[in-house]
Amino acid sequence: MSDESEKNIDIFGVPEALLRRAPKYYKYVCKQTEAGSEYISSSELALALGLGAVQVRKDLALLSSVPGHSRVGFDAKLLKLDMERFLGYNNMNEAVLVGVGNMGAALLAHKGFVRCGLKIVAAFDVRKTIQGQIIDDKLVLPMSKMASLIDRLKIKLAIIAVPAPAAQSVCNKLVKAGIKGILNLSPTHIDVPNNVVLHDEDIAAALAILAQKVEDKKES
Amino acid sequence: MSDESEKNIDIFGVPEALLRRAPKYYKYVCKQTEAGSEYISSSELALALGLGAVQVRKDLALLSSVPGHSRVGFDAKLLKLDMERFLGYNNMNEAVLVGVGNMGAALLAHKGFVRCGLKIVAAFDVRKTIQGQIIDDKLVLPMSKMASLIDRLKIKLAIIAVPAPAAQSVCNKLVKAGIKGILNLSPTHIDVPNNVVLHDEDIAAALAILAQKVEDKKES
DNA sequence: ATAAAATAGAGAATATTTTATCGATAAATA
DNA sequence: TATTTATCGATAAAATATTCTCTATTTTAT
Repeated sequence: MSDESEKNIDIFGVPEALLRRAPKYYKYVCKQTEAGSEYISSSELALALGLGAVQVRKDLALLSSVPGHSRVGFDAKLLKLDMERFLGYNNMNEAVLVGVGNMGAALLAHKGFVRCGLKIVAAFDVRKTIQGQIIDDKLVLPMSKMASLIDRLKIKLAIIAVPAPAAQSVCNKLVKAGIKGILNLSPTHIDVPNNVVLHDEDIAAALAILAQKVEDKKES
Repeated sequence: MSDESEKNIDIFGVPEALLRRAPKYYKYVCKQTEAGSEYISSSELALALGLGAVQVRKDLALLSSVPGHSRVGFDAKLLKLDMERFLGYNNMNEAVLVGVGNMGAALLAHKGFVRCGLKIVAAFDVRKTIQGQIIDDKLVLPMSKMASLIDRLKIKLAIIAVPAPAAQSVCNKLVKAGIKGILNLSPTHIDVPNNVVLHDEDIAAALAILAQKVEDKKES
């Protein structure tokens, strides 16, 4: 019995690799539903994303709440909903942003967050010149307001978009204030305690790896 | 004999997972060398990045050109150089940027590229209002100049930072002009031919996954 | 109706990645 | 100098993830 129930509930056992593929599946499904497709087959997805058809089928088996129809594929709208559920785009999550430089300002104006169930509720910066400015309906606040706001609104997520030298100290303040998940966009290593999840996003590093893959491809 | 030589040369067989960890190793090593450390051990790296020590040793074995010293670790400066070589930060690569909105402008001003051996040599935008502006020493050009510039300078890499509806058409133009690697920052799926490498970078999606991990952690 | 084609799904076989265990080595310490 | 300790590197084992193969289903065409 325990085996059976585990098989259905199985909230764990989600392959890390699938978490990386899922947003791409989702974007493709969005595009196709917007274009009017009613059904999407695993082979179509595989072809579009350059993956093996079997792998896509396996992923969809984990993702989807209903089986696909033989010879037709999966109901596109339903699949989209399942992916949103799987990726947690339904749960509304609030985050704060620290560092309203070029990158930070770009994120404040970024429209992509809402689709993922995310909302940046406040932005902070040390520079007095930018404090008080309103960017995309969000007021830029001084750092002194940060801890109390995070605590009061029970925010768990933060984005660090400050210059490298300031990143660690900002991180420490965030952790102290109760932040549990940090997206680090500064191009430096930062230390976090074990109970905090850290994700580094480094666009330059990503482009460098891409460059290498292009090189490698030439040789093959 | 073929086995032996393959083992040494082995330019392939680089685990994809290592490519994701390597930039983090590199950033940590940078930070420590700047702080004055002469040696870095695999256990130190493991602790700092929250990885298993054995895995780090395996990674370093692939990364490093020299063996580490027993009881001391690896020469920090040398390790840094090896990582730069491994990640291709030595090869200078040029890229173009399309879309000088908030995000595009942030990238033009971004200082992190040089360290990775990258240089954005030109930026393009459809909007006349921004054409001719100089951002961080780079002139924003009209789209009509794009193809010829890419061809003339033999650029192979491009960053797409345009709104979602424009992404696919920009992509097609880039591919036609000879681009072989595309970093897509627009929050939509784009199709590329088989001979072009595509990497999607979606900050919102990354934050959403982070949010889920924070949730999961609470339960455990 | 029947055959053919395309697709889903399940289980086995591979390949990859991670983790565990061992002995060897060199620095630190008593 | 002997002992302890921290580290490396290699091999083996385990866990994960991917790919292969086969069967069943359902639509389309004959």
